[in-house]
Amino acid sequence: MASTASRPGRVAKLPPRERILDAAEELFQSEGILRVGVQAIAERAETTKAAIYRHFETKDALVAEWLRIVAADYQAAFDRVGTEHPGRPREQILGLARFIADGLPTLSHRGCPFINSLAELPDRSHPARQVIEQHKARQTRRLVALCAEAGLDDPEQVAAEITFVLEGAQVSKQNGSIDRVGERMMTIVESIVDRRRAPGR
Amino acid sequence: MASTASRPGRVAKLPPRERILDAAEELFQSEGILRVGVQAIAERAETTKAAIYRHFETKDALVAEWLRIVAADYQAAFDRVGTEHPGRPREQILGLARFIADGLPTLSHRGCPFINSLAELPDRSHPARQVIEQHKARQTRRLVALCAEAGLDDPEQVAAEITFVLEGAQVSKQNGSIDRVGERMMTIVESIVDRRRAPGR
DNA sequence: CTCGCACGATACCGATCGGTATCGTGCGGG
DNA sequence: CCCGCACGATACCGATCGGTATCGTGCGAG
Repeated sequence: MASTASRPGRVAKLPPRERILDAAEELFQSEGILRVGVQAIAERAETTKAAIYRHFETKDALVAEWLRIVAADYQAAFDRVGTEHPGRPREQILGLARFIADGLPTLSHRGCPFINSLAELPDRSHPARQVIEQHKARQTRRLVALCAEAGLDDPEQVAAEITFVLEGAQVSKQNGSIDRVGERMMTIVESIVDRRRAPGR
Repeated sequence: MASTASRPGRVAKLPPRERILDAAEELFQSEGILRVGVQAIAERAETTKAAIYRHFETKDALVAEWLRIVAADYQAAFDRVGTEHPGRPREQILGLARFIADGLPTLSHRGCPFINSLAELPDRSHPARQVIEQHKARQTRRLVALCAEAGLDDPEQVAAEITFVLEGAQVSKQNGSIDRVGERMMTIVESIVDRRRAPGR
């Protein structure tokens, strides 16, 4: 037993790169990108700055990699609702909304990583910006396709409306100005998706 | 001529405190709070760090004061649409939406100051956080009152929906995933405000 | 006229930032 | 068996951070 596992001191310790990404995830999400130093990440990952710079060229590259993972998780959730409700675009849209609504309590007082990162990284040349913009663009494309498939007329407009509601709900959750955000958000998305349908076929 | 004006070198120079707040406004909005140092603010305000700390206890206090001004501007706009359309809550809501839609191109690639500041200031004890939360809470209260006055049923829910759309539109404008954001936003708000009305009265 | 004080300039403080260099050590693959 | 290399630890780098202290100067109010 414990043959291949490199003698974990107490619990199985992941390889340094994973630990670094996990630590970065937690710290970036809870305290923000700019307020978290590389040293702090190293300590939480139970490693050192040197090790971090062995795996990532710069801090910016680490930030970009973190967001790439978050984006991949979102896309995976999108895929999952697709396979769970094949051929049922309405349920897929609601599933996506549900996924975000369920995440609201977890994000708690800190909001959506993409929205926050955009605020923290004003310069468009930052590597993480490209990750965010590509993710958002892809998300929009998929949502438009779903709206079209659902027979909603003006799919771009409906997709925009849904996007506004999802993003706005996350922001409102963060600043605490509205109660029962997830519940309200789901109600709105349901009403949008059930509202209008194109007459033809 | 030029009797009371303290001999302006070229153009009328505002008093230091105003120049500092103007400089902070521009820099915070375009580059973010954390990325802008006090020294940079002093240079753009054509003064020095010492002068800044003569007028503001800390940088955090300056940030809070800046947001207080921005919030006051928003409230003033809210008041203005109220006086422009007295007794016409529907037009007041649309006027508020129009105010935000018109501001979208100005905010350009940087988004709403409140949303961005929330992302940059995670700790709830920060003085600026209270300014933001009070502003948002007041904004929500006024919007709920307007929705009720407009005869819309479930005013809290409708106000929440409008809030989500307004906030989400600003975020989407920032990340560029959706085109014609202002136009789409106005269309949505109009449809919300014209949708349901309470049967009574 | 003169005094006080806000002002602008400058230098400085300790802390922390992102990033690099240099060690010794211990595990895994040839 | 043994060698290479990733690892962890530590010290260090220049730059910049928020904030303070100390000047001289010049304008406005008494």
